[in-house]
Amino acid sequence: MTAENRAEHGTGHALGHGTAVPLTERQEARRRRILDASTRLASRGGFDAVQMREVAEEAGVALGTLYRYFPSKIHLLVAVMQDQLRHLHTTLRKRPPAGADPAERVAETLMRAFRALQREPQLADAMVRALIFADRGASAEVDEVSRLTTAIILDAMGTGQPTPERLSAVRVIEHTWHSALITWLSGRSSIAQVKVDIETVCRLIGGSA
Amino acid sequence: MTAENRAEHGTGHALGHGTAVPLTERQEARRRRILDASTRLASRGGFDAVQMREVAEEAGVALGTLYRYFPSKIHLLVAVMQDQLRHLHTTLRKRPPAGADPAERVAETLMRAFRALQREPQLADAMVRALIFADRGASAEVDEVSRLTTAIILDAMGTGQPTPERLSAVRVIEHTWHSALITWLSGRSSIAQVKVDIETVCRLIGGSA
DNA sequence: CGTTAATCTAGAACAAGTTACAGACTCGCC
DNA sequence: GGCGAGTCTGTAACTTGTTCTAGATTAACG
Repeated sequence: MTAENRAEHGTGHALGHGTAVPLTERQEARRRRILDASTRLASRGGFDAVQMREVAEEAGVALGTLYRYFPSKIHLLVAVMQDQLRHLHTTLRKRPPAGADPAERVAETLMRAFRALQREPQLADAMVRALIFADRGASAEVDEVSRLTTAIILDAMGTGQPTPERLSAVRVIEHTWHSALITWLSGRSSIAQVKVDIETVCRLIGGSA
Repeated sequence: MTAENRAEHGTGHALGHGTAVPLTERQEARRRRILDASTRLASRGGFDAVQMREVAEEAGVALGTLYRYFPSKIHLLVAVMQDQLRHLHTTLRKRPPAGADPAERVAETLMRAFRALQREPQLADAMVRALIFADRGASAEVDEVSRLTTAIILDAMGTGQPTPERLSAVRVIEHTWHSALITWLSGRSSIAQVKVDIETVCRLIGGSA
């Protein structure tokens, strides 16, 4: 293993997961093309439209290569979500929420994220469905998403070192956030209802913790 | 359409959904055999082990028949969940939670349900994954599950006519419940952590609503 | 009973995720 | 420049959810 990369498993599989495997420039480019192709396809037709063969073709890589970079469709879409969350996080850092108390700021932040998702409902569908459907095999990647989400919420709270209490609160907020998104995506609750749910959890939880 | 039933669609498809289509005794039996076979398979290997061909074989029906009764694997597993929830509900009615205030009783109820799921983690996996992965095509069936869950929680609260406030609270509790289960099932949080999450949401939400 | 519409069965066929493999290619190194 | 390890490509095969079809079976009704 001296060429384009050194994988972390003896099997010679799995690229770019875990910790900082240095990627060639061409590999970095491939990875990006794959993520972009997935995002494009997801934006059009949601979860079902992200078909591995199509992703591979659009990205200009062989199917086997796609699977080397992302060992399953779930991994792929979770990676897309990480991508989007990182965008969101930097955007939010530039224009932080302006609410008076932490609960308001968190609610505002989540509603901003929600509006972004509403602009790309199909993409949201693909990402969120992948996220929650992920099984143990993708837990590391999903954990990263969770870390990013937590960071965003804590940033919005803006109260410095979080207490254990606060961390519990953030967990509940995240649970509500994900589950509310699901009900919206599957057409079982309205945008207004999601808004209410988010505001409810932020008010009640954020207020007391 | 005069034989074993009269379906509700012109296509002659979809059996036993929507409103009270009277089923023959043999049809009722088939339906039950299918649900039982699914439950058995799910208990063994979780979501992935519920394979439509196997379900059909174990239940002694043809594959096409299985699909007539349950138009997708998701529908099937959501029906299994309805089944289990109905069991749980009647069990709970017999031995209602004993906590002093509503929040405690809800937490106790959910923890009891959680312990039941821990006894059959694979079955839990199958049911919960199906539930959250369900798309618009199964929203009616998922709504029924939601109705059942809400009823169980409201029963545990035991405070008669729920106020709109209280209903919002129950929504947040349900969101947290589902999402916490997911994190547990996918190995991203411990049993203890789920317990904390449930208690947190019940305390904070149940207390103030 | 016989008719008839609907259901059920058995099995093939199709779709999309995943795996496997042989050969071409690339990179770092001598 | 050539070597060797590791990649990438193209393609076929396999798996499992889903659909389709032709024929056997069943149930209600006269």
